[in-house]
Order: sequence, then structure tokens, then C-alpha cells
Amino acid sequence: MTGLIDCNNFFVSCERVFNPRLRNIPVVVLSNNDGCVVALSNEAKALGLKRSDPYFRIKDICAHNGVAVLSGNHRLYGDISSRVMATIAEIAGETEPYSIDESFVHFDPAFTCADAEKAGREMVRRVRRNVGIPTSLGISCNRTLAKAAARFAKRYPAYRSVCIIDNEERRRRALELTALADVWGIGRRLRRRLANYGLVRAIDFADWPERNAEAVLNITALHTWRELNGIDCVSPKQLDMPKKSMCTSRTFAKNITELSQLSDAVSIFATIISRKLREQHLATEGINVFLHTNSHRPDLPQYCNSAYAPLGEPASDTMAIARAAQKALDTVFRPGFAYKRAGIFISETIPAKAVQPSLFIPQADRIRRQRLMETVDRINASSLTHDRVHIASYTALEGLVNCNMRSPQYTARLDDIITVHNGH
DNA sequence: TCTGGGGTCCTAGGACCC
DNA sequence: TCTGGGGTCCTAGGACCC
Repeated sequence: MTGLIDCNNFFVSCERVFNPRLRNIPVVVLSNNDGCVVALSNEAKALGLKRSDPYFRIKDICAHNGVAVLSGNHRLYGDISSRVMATIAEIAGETEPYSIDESFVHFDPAFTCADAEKAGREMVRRVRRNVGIPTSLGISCNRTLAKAAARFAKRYPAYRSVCIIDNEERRRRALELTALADVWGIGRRLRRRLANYGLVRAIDFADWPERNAEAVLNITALHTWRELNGIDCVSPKQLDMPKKSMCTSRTFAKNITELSQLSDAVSIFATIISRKLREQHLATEGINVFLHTNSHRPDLPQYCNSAYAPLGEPASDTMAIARAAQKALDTVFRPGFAYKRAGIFISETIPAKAVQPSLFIPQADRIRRQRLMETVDRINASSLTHDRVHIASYTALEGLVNCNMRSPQYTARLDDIITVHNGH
């Protein structure tokens, strides 16, 4: 039996753990740069607000209805997420974290449905009590059906946060009540394509004859079809697998026209992405820098492009990556455009251990650089709030990106730890 | 005025080989 | 007029996820 445990309105719930004033009122959390809504409380959903609504368009509704609006505090969410995952792991036989707020859990094969339900309820109770986060749990014979079950657990209070699809009758009933678009693995395009065949509910799709499914679907969608029919065939996400690609990018608060400003931004991206590489013991042969004008403004001239710059030899140190990034930026930059978004991406990572050293770079240099980065990382890790050491071209993200409504770093900054007053 | 960010996997088609 | 057959590898882009 497989379960999927999902944190309800995760970012909002994290904020509520430390700020009880946010309970029982509408709350939304915004994306980076305070661009659009990424998480909502049930009260905010009831006002008709939706995930991905641009903030500027719902600002008035928020003001009139007393909606608490917050910038994303992703460090906090990451911290809470690891607490949730650790608590789940205390009970589940095997866990398979799937995203920041979800994890698959695999119950002991010897478990009956009743055993699984009991363990599941304890999991939900403990995460709520020990971490403060409400969750929903779906249990079934594979991941896709567990996901569907979790939707019911979340939507219908009668389930008391745990829903099990454990027999044919329940499977059919659940799929009759589930829109095809709400099935895990069915996106916008596929939904539209399948609608042309008259398939609207999940059950219509699951009941489609196998020969149709095989003729029309690609392998991923075929897996979804099979799972809806009770066959377990989605493979587990490999844990601890090094990332194959990486990206660090931001949308800017204002349009940027000057190369020098982009150059500042690129230095920051280089710092962040090279640290990500080192954290995962990876290196790369080269990086891409990309630029975008504002695609929401068709009245302005548009430009979007990327350029690659090799590092000479695979590396992960900030200086080498920042240098390559500036080179790539010079290649890709065109004057006369208003840039709204930029970033660095790495399409292929290499395990740091497997790096083939270049013949033309003295080994001593390589070792010196490596030691320098280890030292920088160590010094910076000793500060919870900001980097004490960085490359000279590094400025700061402030000013480039909006995040004016961010909650305190409750779990990461001594000054922000909450004080509990005794009496009044 | 103001519209996120970070991933994975699959597939079609091009380039190249014999 | 008529213009092989089969294979591999790479890449860009599509589609999906949260």
C-alpha cells in the first residue's frame, strides 16, 4: 500500500505556525518579486482568489477583505518541510519525499488496510501536533490513486484527513467524481486532447480500451492510464540522485536596461548556483546565461536569448563560474531592450569526483581554489543571515527584486526568534 | 506601473555513420 | 522517370510536476 501525504496550503500553514493572528483569516503568499499568488488559505480561496493570480490584479480585493498578504519566506518553508518529513519518517516504513510539501509513504507489505489507516492517522496527528502543520493523506495501491485519494481527504471533512481507495467499488466511485484534469500526470494539453475523444472524467479515461490507450498515448500517459486501473507502474523518484540540471533565475522589480545592472544580477546568480553545485558535490563544464524582456508587454520590443560559456575545466568555484557568466552575458546582451528576467542555467552536471582535470591548469592552482571555496563556504555557513565573504562583484539582491512583506526568519535568525511573554 | 522559480522525462527530427 | 536501409547520438522543445 502506498500513501501520499500532502501539507494543506503549505506556505500559509507555515506562516500560521509562528503567527497565530493569521489563523481563521484569509491569507495569501506571493511568488518571488511579489508577482503572483502561490499559496492561499481556505478563507482566501473562498473569496475566489486563485493560485497564480497576479497580485496587482487582486490587490483591491485583498485590501477590502482584510486578506493578509505575505512575500515568500522560503527558508522558513524549507525548515518546516524537513521537520514534517522527519516526523513522517518516524512512522512510515519507507518515505519518498516528492516535493517541498508532499511525500509518498510505503507501508509494511504485511499491513492490512486497517493497519495502514491506523498508521496513517497517527502520522497526520503527529505532524499536526509536533510541527503544527495540517496534512491530508491518501492511501491506495499505487501513487496515482493515492494522489486521487489525498484530494478527497483534503476536500471532504468527513474523511478526517485520511482517505483510502482499497477496493474496486471505491476506485470506480472516486474516479467518477474526479475530473480528468485533476488526475496526477494529466496536464492542460493532454486534457484537451483527451476531451476530443469524449473523455472528461477520470473514469472515462480509465475505462478507455487498452488498445486505444496504447495507440494514442505516450509512455508517460500510458503509465497514468494503467495506474488508474490499479496497476502499479510509476517508478519511485530516485532519492539522493544528483541533479542533472540546475537553474537560478529571477524576475526583476523594474525593467533593467543597463549592462552593468545585469552584470550585478549575474554575479549573484553565479554565487548562488555555484554554491548549489558544491552542496551537492557537483561540477559543470560550462554555464548558460539567459535574458528575457517582459513577455507580458507586447507593446515593447521583445528579446529572449541565451549564451553558453565553457569554464575551461569542470569546476564549481564561484570565481570561475562568475567569470564565465560575465562572458556569456557579454555575448547575449543586446542594448536597447528592457530586461525583466535573467538567470543562469546548467544543463549538465558532473560528479565533482569524476572531473577530468585539464592538462593545462597546474594542480596546485586547482587545490588552492578548492580550499578557498571550502573556507568561504565554512565562513558563510557560520552566519545564519548573510554571507560574510563574497566575490567583489557581488552586490545584493535587494533593490533588484521585491519581497517587502516577508515574515521574520523565525527559525534561522536569532533576532527573529519569537519571544513568549509571561502574563501580559 | 505591477504577471514565480525550479525541476524531470519523453519525443521528433537532424546529423552522422556504414 | 527512377533515387537504400538501418543504425546511433544529440538536441530542442513539449509536457508535466510542485
